[in-house]
Amino acid sequence: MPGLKGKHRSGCPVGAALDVLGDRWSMLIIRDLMVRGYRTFKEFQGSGEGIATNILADRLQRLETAGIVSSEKDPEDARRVFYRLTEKGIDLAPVLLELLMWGARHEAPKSAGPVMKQMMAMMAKDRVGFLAEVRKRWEERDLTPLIPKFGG
Amino acid sequence: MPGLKGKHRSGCPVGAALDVLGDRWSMLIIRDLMVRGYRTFKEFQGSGEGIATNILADRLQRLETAGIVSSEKDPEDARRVFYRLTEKGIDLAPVLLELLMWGARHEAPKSAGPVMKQMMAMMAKDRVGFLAEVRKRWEERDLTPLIPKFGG
DNA sequence: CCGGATCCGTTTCGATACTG
DNA sequence: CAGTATCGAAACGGATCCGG
Repeated sequence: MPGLKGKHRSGCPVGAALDVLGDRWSMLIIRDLMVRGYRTFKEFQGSGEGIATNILADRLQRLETAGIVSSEKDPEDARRVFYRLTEKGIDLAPVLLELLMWGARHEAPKSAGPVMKQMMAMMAKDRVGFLAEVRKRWEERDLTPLIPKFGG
Repeated sequence: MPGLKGKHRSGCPVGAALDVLGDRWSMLIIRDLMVRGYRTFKEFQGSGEGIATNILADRLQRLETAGIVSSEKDPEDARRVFYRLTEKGIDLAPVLLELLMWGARHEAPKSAGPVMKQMMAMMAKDRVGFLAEVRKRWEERDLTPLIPKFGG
């Protein structure tokens, strides 16, 4: 069973946060849950250009243990599991937002399509409103992708 | 020579950002540079409760390759090297800030001393001003720790 | 001394095959 | 569909060594 160990505990909140989020996949799963409306194992699998199934299973479990994600079985189909962000998880929205904006500005400026650019402008102009919308979506269990909703 | 490989490039800026930052140590080094005023190999070493020297060397090089950190030799002491955030690196301030606030709220609420609490309140109340102060410190090459400066 | 590089045992990752 | 099991390949951490 793979899994990272908590190590540095230097008392700094950043270190504590990175104990859970400081790896290649966790934030991508959170992004899928938060802005793409994904909720099943299968959906995550086809998302970030292929995470291995064992790693995905491990990360979901770690995130659940950390209280960032919750899971429940589909009442209509016993073999299906729905994942969802907890309150603690949706509170990561500002982190994800800033990471997205930094990445868009410095790491992938040319790959940003018009929809992404529009969203970027939206976020820069009305940060608070945007975050409020993300949370509202979460409260209402709205599973439509966030970007089309904003891109119009 | 250890080193992570860029892998997922799913076109999403978050994925691109995590190609560089999605590991256990990079953001901690950036925190040390940004808010603690650290600038030498030795200082980083004694910081996050012990990163191995080979890993530290590798991460510094990766961050430099990514354009987040720059290095220059101490003109007065040839064996010493000073590291510093680039413009791209200081642009990570909002990400680090949000990570810090999330961690303080959800992961290490009890370990937050009065100074940290004061800083949290300050950041929550005047986010823009706080970020401006961080950037100003960077522009002026101010190496005093950020927290005492704010804690008063 | 300082900033690394090298070596080595251990842990984690990633790909794929497989199961309930 | 949602995970386990397996296994070779990386990456990690610790210790040590080395050039300046």
